[in-house]
Order: sequence, then C-alpha cells, then structure tokens
Amino acid sequence: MTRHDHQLHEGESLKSAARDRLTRQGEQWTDLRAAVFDALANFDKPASAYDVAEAVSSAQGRRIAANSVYRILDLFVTANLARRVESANAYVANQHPGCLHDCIFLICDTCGQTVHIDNDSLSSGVREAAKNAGFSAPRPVIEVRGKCEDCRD
Amino acid sequence: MTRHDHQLHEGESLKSAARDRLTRQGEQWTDLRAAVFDALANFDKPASAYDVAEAVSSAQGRRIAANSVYRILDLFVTANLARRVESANAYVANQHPGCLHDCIFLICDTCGQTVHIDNDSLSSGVREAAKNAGFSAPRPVIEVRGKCEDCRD
DNA sequence: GCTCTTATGTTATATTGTAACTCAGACCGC
DNA sequence: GCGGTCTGAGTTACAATATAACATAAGAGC
Repeated sequence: MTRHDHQLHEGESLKSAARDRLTRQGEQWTDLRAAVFDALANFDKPASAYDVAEAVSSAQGRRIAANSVYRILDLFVTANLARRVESANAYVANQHPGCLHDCIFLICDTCGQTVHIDNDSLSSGVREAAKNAGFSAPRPVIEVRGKCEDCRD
Repeated sequence: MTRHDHQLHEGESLKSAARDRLTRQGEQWTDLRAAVFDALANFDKPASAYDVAEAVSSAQGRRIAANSVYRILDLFVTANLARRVESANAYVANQHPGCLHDCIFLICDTCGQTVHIDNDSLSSGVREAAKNAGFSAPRPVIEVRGKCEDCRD
C-alpha cells in the first residue's frame, strides 16, 4: 500500500477542506450541501442516499427529499468530495479531497464496514489494462468484498 | 493480459458446459434454468434481471416473474456460470464456466458494451492487498468505466 | 405410491434512482 | 427599482432494482 504524505482531514478540518475544494471549482457551498457533507462524513460506513437523506432531515428538523440528496451527492462525487461504492449502492466522504487517487474499497460482507486503501501501482495497472483494450478515459472501480478482521470466525 | 489456454465456449457448446458444471455441483438443470441461461448468453451486453425476465417470458410465452430470475441468477453467480457486473446492476454469462478467474470488466459508459479480460497478476495483487488489510475470503470486484474504441470521438 | 426436498409461482413490498416541473433567491443590466 | 436570467432547492410522481413470505408444483429416493 502506498504511503500517504498528504493531509488526512477529519472533523472541522475535513469540512473546510471540502468547502475550499468545492468553491475553488466555482460551485457554491450552501447550507444544504454542508449538511449533506456533514451527515456523510459522520457515518462510519458507506451510507445510501436515503440514509443520508434521513440523517440530514433529522439534523435540519425538516424533510429533505432523497432527490435533493442525490443531486448533491452526484456533485460531490464529480468534485471528488465523495466516492460512490458501486457494489454497495452507497457513498463515503473522501478523507482527502483535492487529492486524486484511484482508490480501492474493502467492504466487509458481514458488518458493512469499509476501509479504503490507495495503491497506485495496482490501479494504474488496471488503467493500463483498460487502455490496452482500447478503452479511453477509464474510471477504475476496484472493490473487494470479504470479511474484515473483526467478523472473521 | 493473460493468455487463455482453456476452452472458450459459445452457443450449444457453452450451454452444455454450463449444464455439466451445474449438475456436477448437485444442482438440477431445469427448463427454466436453461431458458434463463440461454437468454443471458444471447445478450451481447450485460443484462439486468428484469431484461432477462422479459426475454425469458417472451421465449416461454408466459410470464416469468423477476423474482424467479433473481433466484436463478444468484445460483448461476454462485456456481460460476454467470457474473454480476456491480457497477451496472447487471449480469453476464461466463464464457468459460468451470474455470475460476477473477475477471475484469471494461464497461463502455456510452453504449454499455462490456468486454471481459482476465489478468491474474492484477487480480491477485488486489487479493493480496485485501489480505494485507486483514480481509479474508475476498471477492475482488474490478470494473472499469470508460469509452470503448467505437464510442470514442 | 408416498414422502421429503427442491424449484417455481404469486403477491406484496422495500430499496434505489430519475424525471418534470415549480418556486425562491442571487445577480446583472438597465 | 424593475425585469430577466441563472442556480439551487422543493415537490410530486414514477421507474428500476431487489427481497420477503407464503403457496403450489415437480423431482428424487425409497
């Protein structure tokens, strides 16, 4: 696994890094977007758009439709503030927005806990293989389903 | 990309290889299962369970519920007769049942066409990385979204 | 044939994801 | 200020994907 020499944010620090990143792209950091990011970052495992909608609704004391959450999550994924975990139909906050990594998710089939690793040699190998097959602008999706240490017998 | 020295089946040959494989595992090769496998193998791109249900329904001249199709597709995936493409919520027939490969799907975001490659060194690298992170019994999901040769500008 | 098990049918419902249209506020030019 | 335009968000409706619970049918083994 590749070392990480960049900043790994959390809490307020992560939030402001996310805000910076988004505004730097010419997008607005609205109350709702902040609330969605907050909610997402506070989950300790990948959350579905509906989970996020529920969390935001209760944090805001009013009903936020899944619809709005989807729009914002899509924006976040595009802006690299969040990632979609394809094999779980769920989203996670990116712990280091502003840093472009292909990342690898390890998802526990039992408890749903997900850890995220970066391994540039693996992901570039996958990109390379796609390129050799004639694929351009590839977005690697590398996820591994298994059992985490805690859920092993 | 790794060479393939094993049999690559198609048409009737594929069908009988699938039947062999399934029966060898003590499962029955029923009419409906054969019809589902046929339908799946005849799609030229990943098909959703509902697509398959529709194809089977029209082939059989009676309504087959998605439900039944899901059950059979799950069985096929377990038995290695088919694969699930996670990032597309879809399934493809395995062209060489009986041969256990982690495989890599390249999915064109424009036309949906999917090609499947095997690269044991990449996939075992991914397995290895998961193992190092404490994950056991890992099932790698390696998919790449991009644009195929035909859909490139 | 009878029984036990497995496969399928049926219905209902949960979960995930989009579409279409409206409304509100910010910003801009006049 | 006034009217136009743009972006974000609200609202409603619906489409697509997936599972659950229970009833019935079909096969395998005796």
